Amino acid sequence: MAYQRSTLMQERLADNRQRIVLAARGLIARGGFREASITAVAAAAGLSTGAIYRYFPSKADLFVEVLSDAVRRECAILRELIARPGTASARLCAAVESFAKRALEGPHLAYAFIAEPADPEVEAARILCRQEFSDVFKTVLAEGVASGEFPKQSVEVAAACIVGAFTEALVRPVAPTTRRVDDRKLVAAIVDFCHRAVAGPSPPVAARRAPPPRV
Amino acid sequence: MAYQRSTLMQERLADNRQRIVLAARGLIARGGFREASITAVAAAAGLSTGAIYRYFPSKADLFVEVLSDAVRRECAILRELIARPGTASARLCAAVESFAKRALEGPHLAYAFIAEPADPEVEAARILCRQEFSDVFKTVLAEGVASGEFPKQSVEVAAACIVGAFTEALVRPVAPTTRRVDDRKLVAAIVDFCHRAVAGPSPPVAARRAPPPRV
DNA sequence: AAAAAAAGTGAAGCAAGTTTCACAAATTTA
DNA sequence: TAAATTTGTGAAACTTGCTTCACTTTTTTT
Repeated sequence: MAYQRSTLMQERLADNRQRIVLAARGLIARGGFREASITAVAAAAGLSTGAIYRYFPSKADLFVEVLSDAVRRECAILRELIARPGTASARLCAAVESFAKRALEGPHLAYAFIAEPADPEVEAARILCRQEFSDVFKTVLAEGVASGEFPKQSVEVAAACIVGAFTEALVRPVAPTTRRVDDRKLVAAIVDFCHRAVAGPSPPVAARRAPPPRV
Repeated sequence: MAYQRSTLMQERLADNRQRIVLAARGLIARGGFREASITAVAAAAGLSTGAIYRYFPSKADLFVEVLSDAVRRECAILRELIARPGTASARLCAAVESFAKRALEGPHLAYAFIAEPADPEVEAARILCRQEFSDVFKTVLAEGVASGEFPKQSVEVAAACIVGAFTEALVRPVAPTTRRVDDRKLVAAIVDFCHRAVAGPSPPVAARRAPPPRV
């Protein structure tokens, strides 16, 4: 008769799988993809290197799962914040603040799933993730523009700029040399920047081109 | 008597060195660090792999030179634009636009020297480069704030956000799947975003926290 | 409890790319 | 031009890290 896994066994296997994913995520959070070698993941999960390949056909596949898992969670949180009642400003700021705060807790992870280059296979998965991400912000931007709360602008570009702005502003502090500024202030400054960028009335274009006031 | 290089020979050596650096830059511009293997660099420079090591002690050293060379040029251009007479707005916009336009011509290169992860040695060099970069923007931001032209803000964070915003907005289009939008419009949108972010009057904070107008 | 099947191990295989080195070619000195 | 020195070559050694596989251990079936 065909082999049949007992429930206990099924649980143990599922647990192993989960532990592998968590180990990978932890290592990526600690030091980016670089740190997350199969050997390291296996060790952290308490398994042998060979065992990993019972659960994932390749390293790239494992990373794709870690990535899409993390992005799915993150987007769900953001979508929930953005769907709440409130002005577009309020909802955008809440989303940016929430994301920034969480990213500060694991900046390497945030960086890895936003920007760190990887195998073509992982890269392909990321393009989808980024789209999902960007769409969340585009939603609220488009609503704000439609209602007249925000000035007319390219929501596509603005969404990308927002993601880039806080990636850069948050990830830079990852570099070990930079001493960390006060987190609250940092988050507040980022939120301010993004808020002004999308919601602030455009400053007079004249100022941009005008020659200097000669003294 | 001690061996003495003829002028002709000196020139040839200098030319080789130059050609190596240019070959590396070209390859990085085409496809990031990934494409720039020693073998590829050597082939592009018309030399053998071994010869590279007569000019640079290691691959990392070569990359550091390529990087700092490129950043030095770039910063010089930006500094020049920012030192011109004009309002802070005008000068900031000119700098952002100039950088964005140039980055569009070689987005991989821009990405590589702004964000692409690399050996620790290269990474260390980049931290210095980024500082130099960020400082250029900080100069004009600080002037704008001091003169009251820009609202009070963290120029440190704002400079990082600007760099991040256009990195993200420009580099995303590097992904082969994304069809390129009109370059002029893209640059204009980025300049707008950054300009509103730093120069626009802060939108009323009330809007950010207020509950939704119940219908 | 024995047989069959699956899960787990970790050392060896493999791939990709950097670095070295014995040797060849070119350049300079005498 | 011969000897000495430097520059250039490219195949081989080395490194790092993913993946495989023959074998052991565990689990399930009979």
